[in-house]
This record gives sequence, structure tokens and C-alpha cells, in this order.
Amino acid sequence: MDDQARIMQSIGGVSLAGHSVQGGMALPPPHGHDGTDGDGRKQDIGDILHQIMTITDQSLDEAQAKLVDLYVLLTWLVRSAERLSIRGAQEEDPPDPQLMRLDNMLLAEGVAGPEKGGGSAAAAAAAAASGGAADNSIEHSDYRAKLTQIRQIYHTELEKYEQACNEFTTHVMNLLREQSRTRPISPKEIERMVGIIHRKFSSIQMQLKQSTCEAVMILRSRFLDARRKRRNFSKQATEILNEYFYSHLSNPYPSEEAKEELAKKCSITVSQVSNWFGNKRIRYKKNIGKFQEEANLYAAKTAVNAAHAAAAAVQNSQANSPTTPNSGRHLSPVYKTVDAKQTHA
DNA sequence: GTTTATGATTGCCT
DNA sequence: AGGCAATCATAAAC
Repeated sequence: MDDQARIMQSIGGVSLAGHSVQGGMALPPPHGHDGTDGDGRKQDIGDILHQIMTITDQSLDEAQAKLVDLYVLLTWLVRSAERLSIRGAQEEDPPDPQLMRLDNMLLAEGVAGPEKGGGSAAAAAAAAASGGAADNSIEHSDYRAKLTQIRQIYHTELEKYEQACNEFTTHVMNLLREQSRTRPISPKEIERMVGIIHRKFSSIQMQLKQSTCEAVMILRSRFLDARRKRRNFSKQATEILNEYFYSHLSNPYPSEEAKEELAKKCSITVSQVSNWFGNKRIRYKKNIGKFQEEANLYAAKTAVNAAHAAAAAVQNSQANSPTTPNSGRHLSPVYKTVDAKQTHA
């Protein structure tokens, strides 16, 4: 995930910016420059130096390095605060709607929520609940596996950010405490600092949430979009549909009820039946020759079926005479017109 | 790897 | 609203 890179950049930006700031910042010259000035001033500087030395009780270099560090930090924080105040002018205290939206989605997708027992177990349970076909559940578990992967990445990243946030806060607090020895620092100021840091990190977290949501959306579109993951109907279903089509070739437009029944028999949806007939009609019309064999096959089949039905009828009541089976070869005007120009293939 | 078959989608028409 | 035609995207065949 490139969020990591973004985070690193973001965090790294501190030290990066720091160096540039350090370059432009006029720090007081370090010790040992007191040899050329007037006597009084020389004495003053000496006193100050002595004071600093006694106050910090450390090597001056080290203290100075810390000061630079702190300064860098402060400039970055101020800049961050400016950015936040510009951006967050409207979305101040009320919990950011976008963040809420992201949170809700992650929760709904089971990414943000608590880890549900074994991932595979959950997948199996979901598959069992849906009661779908075997291949369907395989796809589903595949989807779940990918989702689990996303969730794991999300959680590790989130944890990382939290840890980084805490470390950073501690660092800043330490620096402020250090500073408090040389100048008074109000609790309010510390609080403000911490607030800024937390806001900064939560904005980073939001980026993570955003890209996690994107990943989930992509996953959904890849796995749940029926068009992308097209499955052929079962042989049996195609059989049933073809049987209807060729036995109603003169008017292959099943009524709503007929569609419903076909859908039930084929265990597909009504709209799938509609799609199938739409496709079949247009493809048949486009190249009748190609479908001739199929047409004959199903005509024979329906004939056999009719014969069987007739036989059964005869058995039931001998008075009835068997009806001549429908050959299924009479074409509607629509198909006849195309039939005329059907010379290829 | 290319071609064909096929289910789904889209835009337009009536 | 339902159908047609073109098209997309993938499965299956080669």
C-alpha cells in the first residue's frame, strides 16, 4: 500500500523541513567567541554561557541540538496547524462527515470491526447461509479472503500510525519538558501541541481509511459484478431455455409468467431469462444457418416429448388419438426476412 | 495465445 | 416497459 510511503514522506517531511529551517535560522554562535569584544560585554557573555552551562548541566552542543530539534518541530507544527485551520474551517468540531462515511463503510464491510473468528470459517458460514451453488461459494470465499487481507493491512497500518503518534507525542512532550526548564510552558500550550499532533495523525489515518475504502470498492467491483465474473448457465438450464425457444420459434417471446416459470426451472432470475431470450433472438436472427442444427435437435426433442406425452395420454384414456408433433420449423416474418439473405456460413 | 460462445450492459426506439 | 442492436467482458474451445 502506498500509504506507507505517504506516511513516511509525511513524517520524513519533519526532518527534511527541519534541515532547511536549520539552514535559514540564525542560531546564536556557540561558545568560544568572546576573545575580541570589549571587556564588559565579554564578561556578560561569559556569565550567560556559564549560566547556560549550569542550567542544562550538559554539554552545550547537545543542548543546542535539542533546541534546533525543538525549533524544527515547532515550525512544522505551526505549519500543520495553519493547514488544518485552513482546511478544517468548515469541518471543525462536528465529527467530519467524510470520516464518518469512511468509518461506516469500513464497518459495514467488516474491515474496521472486530476480527471475526477464523476468516475461512466466516466465509464458509456466509456461503452456507447464502445456500448458493458450490462454485458460487468458492468465489465468495475468495472474495472473503481478499477482504481479510485488506483488513489485516488496514489494522497493521492503523496500529503503526497509532504507535508513531504516541511516540511522536512522547517525543514532543519530552522536548517541551526540557524546554520548561529554561522558559515557562503552560499546560494549555502542551495541550494545544498534543491536539495538533493528534489532528495531524488522524488526517493521515483518514488517508489510510480512504485508500482502504477504495481497495474494497475495487474488490467489490471485481468479484461481485456479475458481468465481470460471468458464469455460463448449467447445461440443464440452457436445455430448458432452448427447448422453449425452439418450440416457440414462431413467437419466441415468453410472457412474464412463462419467464417466471422458466427462471424457476433453471434456477436463474427472470431478468436472466429475459437476457437469454434477447440474446438468443438476436443471435438466431443474425445467423439462422448456424443454429439450424440446434433447431432440428430441439425440434426432434420436443417431438419425442410430445410423443411421450401422447403415449401417456393414450394410456390414460384410449379414446384420444395422438396429435401430430410440432416440427417447430415455421418461422415468424421477422426471421423469414433475414432467412432470405442468409447465404454465408 | 487466439478465436468463439455467451451472459450482461448500454443506448436507443417504439 | 420491453425489445433490438451494438458492445463489453469473460468462459470455454481450439
